[in-house]
Formats: sequence, C-alpha cells, structure tokens
Amino acid sequence: MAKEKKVQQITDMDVDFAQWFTDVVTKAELIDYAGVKGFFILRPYAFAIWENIQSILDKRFKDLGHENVSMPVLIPESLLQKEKDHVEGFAPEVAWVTHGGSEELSERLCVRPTSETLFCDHWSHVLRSWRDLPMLYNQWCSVVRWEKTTRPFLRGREFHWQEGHTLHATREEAEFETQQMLNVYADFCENSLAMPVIKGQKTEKEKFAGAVATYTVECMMHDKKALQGGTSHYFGDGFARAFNIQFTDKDNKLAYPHQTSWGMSTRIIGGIIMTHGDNSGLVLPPKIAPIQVMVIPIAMHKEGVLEKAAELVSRLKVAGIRVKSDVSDQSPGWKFAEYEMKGIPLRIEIGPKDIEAGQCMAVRRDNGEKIPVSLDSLEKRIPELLEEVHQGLYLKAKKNLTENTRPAKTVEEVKSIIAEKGGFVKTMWCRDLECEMKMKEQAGVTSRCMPFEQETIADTCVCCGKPADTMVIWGVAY
RNA sequence: CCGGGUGUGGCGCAGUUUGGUAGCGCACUUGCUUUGGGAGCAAGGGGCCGCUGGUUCAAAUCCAGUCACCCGGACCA
Repeated sequence: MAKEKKVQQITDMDVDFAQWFTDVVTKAELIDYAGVKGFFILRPYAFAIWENIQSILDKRFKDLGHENVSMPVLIPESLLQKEKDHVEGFAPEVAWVTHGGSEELSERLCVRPTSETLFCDHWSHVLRSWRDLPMLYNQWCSVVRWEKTTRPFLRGREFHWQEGHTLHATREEAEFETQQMLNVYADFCENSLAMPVIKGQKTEKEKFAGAVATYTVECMMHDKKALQGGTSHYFGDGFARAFNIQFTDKDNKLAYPHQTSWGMSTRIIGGIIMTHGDNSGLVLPPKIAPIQVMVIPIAMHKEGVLEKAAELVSRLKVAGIRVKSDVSDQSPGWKFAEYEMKGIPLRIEIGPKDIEAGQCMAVRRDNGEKIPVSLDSLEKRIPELLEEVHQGLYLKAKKNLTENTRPAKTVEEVKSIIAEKGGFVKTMWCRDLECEMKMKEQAGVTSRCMPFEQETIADTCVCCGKPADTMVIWGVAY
C-alpha cells in the first residue's frame, strides 16, 4: 500500500522518462520555474549540489595553477564580431541589450553566451612577454543563450558554469593543457559523480565555433541518450590573430600565443539525475550529495532515542560526514520516502531495539540494502558504506553504457539498433561531412565523438563504403 | 519556429459540454493520541478561477484577443 502511494508521486521512468525527470527536479526541490521562459531558479538543494561540484573542481583547477577571474557580463557587438566562425556559431542565439535606461545605446551589447572574446580582448591589452605565459584563468559565472526549447538543467537560456581560458607560448603546451583539463573532467565524472565517460574528439561538424579541435567526455543516461559531460577546446592561434594578441618571445620576435578553453556546466546535474535516479526519485553520488547521511529516529518519544540520534549526528560530523537528522513529528515512513526522493545516499535508522543491541540500521539508497552497523564502528563503517554506494552507482552506470554500445557496419544496422534498442552505436567513418549528415537523416543520430580508444569494426565507412580508419560513436543526444 | 497540452487557495485536480452561492485531496495552523515504510481524530485559516476586452440580469463556465509554462519536433559548440 505504501509502495503504491509512493509511485503515484512521480511518473514511472520507463513509461515517460521526460516527465519523470520533470517530476524529480520539482519534487526533490531542486528547481522552480522563473517568470521568463528558460530561466530556472536553483533552489538551495540544487545550489548545494552545484557548490560541492564547484569546490571539488575549483581545488583541482587551482592545484594545476589556474586562477579565478571575473569578466563582464556584456560584450560589445564589435568585439563579438572579431572571430568569424565564433560569431557565426553564437550570433543566432545571443540576447541583446539595446537601451541604457531610456536611451538607446550607440552600439548594442550582447549578454555573454561564452567569454572567449572578453578574455581575448583583455589579453591583447596585458600580454607583453613570453615571461607572462602561460596565463591560466578560470571563471565561475552564468551565461545566456536564447534557446528555443528549454528544460531544467539540460537546456536553459541562462546556465551556470565554469569556463577556463588559457594562453600558452607554444602549440605543444596548449595541446597538453587541452588534454589535461579533459582528463580532469573525466576523472571528476567517474570518481566524484560515479558517471563513466567515453573520452574522445568531436568531429568538424560538432566542434566549438572557432576551435581547431574540440574534445569531450560523453556520458550515457538511463534512457540511453547521450549527454556531454564536459568539453575542452584547442584554439591554435586563430583567436590570437583575430584579436591581435602578441608577445615577444625568447628570440625577441613577435609571436601569437596558443589558446584553450574548457567548461563544465550545471547541465551535469541533469546528467547526475538521469544517470542515477530511479522511480523513488533522485539518487545522489555521495561525494557531491549535500547531505550524505540522514539519521531518522524511530519511536522518538521513547527514552533515550533522541539523545542517541543526536549523538550519532555529532560523531559523524566529527568524522567529516555531511549528516543531518530529522526529528520532526512526521511518521518514519514519511521520512523514508522523503529522503529517498531527495536522493540522500545513506539513511540511518535508530530506535529502541537498535539502542538495546548497540547498533543502528544503515540503508543504502542505491539498492535499498539494510545493513546493521555496530555503534562502536560507526566512524569506520559509514564512510565505507558511502564508498560502496559510490561504487554501486558507478558499476550500474558502467553496465548501462557497456551493454548499450553496439558495433554496426551499415547504416541499416545503425538504424535498426537505434530504433529497437537505442544507446550508442560504434562504426567506422570516412570523415566526410556528407556521410555524417546522412547518418542524421537516415538513422536519426549525431556523432558523439571519435573515441581515443579506437577499435576496428570494419575497413570501410558505415555510410559510403569507402576505406575508413576512424571509429565514431553515434547516438541521440540531449 | 511548427504541432499538441495546461493555466481554478502553496501543490495536485474537479467544476466549463448545458452560465446561477467556488469545491475536493494533499500541504498549512491548533489540540490530543500515535511512531521499525508516506499515521488517526477534532477544530481552523487561506481564492483578482493567467490577463484584457466582449456577450449577459448574471461569466471559472460562452466569444475574441493576449501572455505564460509544459511535452514533442525542427533548430542549436
């Protein structure tokens, strides 16, 4: 009976995945819709997740020598225009500011969709010598892109992200940086978010506007669609030339620096939800969960229960666990369901019977397993259990990715795999844009990436049959 | 941008066909009893029926317009 009531609250994910997602983001109190289409309020619980993501990434960036800065929110039109490919890529989806107060501006200003042009303009002012390099900058901010279709976390007209921008003396250094930051994202996804990734390079068609090369970590969601987890671009010196960024090198010659940028956004929270969530709601990976352990006292009115619960909380806090207890007068069953909805990785039940037995009951959110934990070993067992939840989530997601990535040799094969099973398809490809377009038209898939870990599926392109030595992962993307 | 859907206490909805005192469930407040999977009883509070105009003695309901959001598609680093 209780079960029935529970599932009535949110749509079954196997019936309507999109509706399930909407239900979860609202019922777990992550977002609220704002007054303007495509703008979302990140409620405290969602922002706490983002802050945990920020603090882990920010530390890694700084450990690698990056510094945080803040660029303006507005870009003059003339500045945006400077790099041809870049403006072509972004102009259709920028928001314009045309008035200051009641006065029309002499030049319209766009709300930044990304900050390459701002960094470039700044660097053209301050860069002098090879001794100034590398410049390793990052900023945490929000950007605006006037999307037509919007969804919480996945596609908003405003979204929060970090954008790293770096400037290097040589091509080699910049390329190294690009790969290094891609690896930071891959490691973060796998070890902090329990989301397995495929690392690879984007095709010409899918690469960033103005980049020489774009790299990505691609994730597979529970519904087998693809989500880009993070992205890292190598720019060569194209932007430097367009913005006239030059430095005097060791030989006293003027040179153009090589540039990178890389980013991860709040979209990854959508990825977390769609990777780990289930029909009871959200499931958060322990490393970024705002509350890792929720202590629920049972039969609170009984002597000593509340005191014992408070003792567990303070012991776990000292042990470095993000822990809370719920001593409200809701029934235990209500609390169980509530904190499952909110995705808290571990629940601890403590009642008179437990106290008598010198234990508490830990319940894993990922698989529902109930584990008696001796109160003596609390500080040791709870972190272990959190790690086990992380592993459990990772392995489940990995299994989903592996089992739903299939090789194919013909377009027909791709088409039927996508139609019948979904997921990723790996095929050989001749690198021709025409074949890539055909895949979209005929099979409804876009290229996700050319994985670093290449395999030989066949000798010829899946589409045109010409000789091909590049393996591409195809899929339907968010 | 195209198609579909929805706007009624905080949330979810009924009421609209056939105009006539604005209702239900959850949530909220107070009290008592409960507490190992969404507790029970009792008493309460809370509404420009998205907005604008029209028809009418009378509009949540009919008509016209408009706005917003959701879903799908197209589009989109």
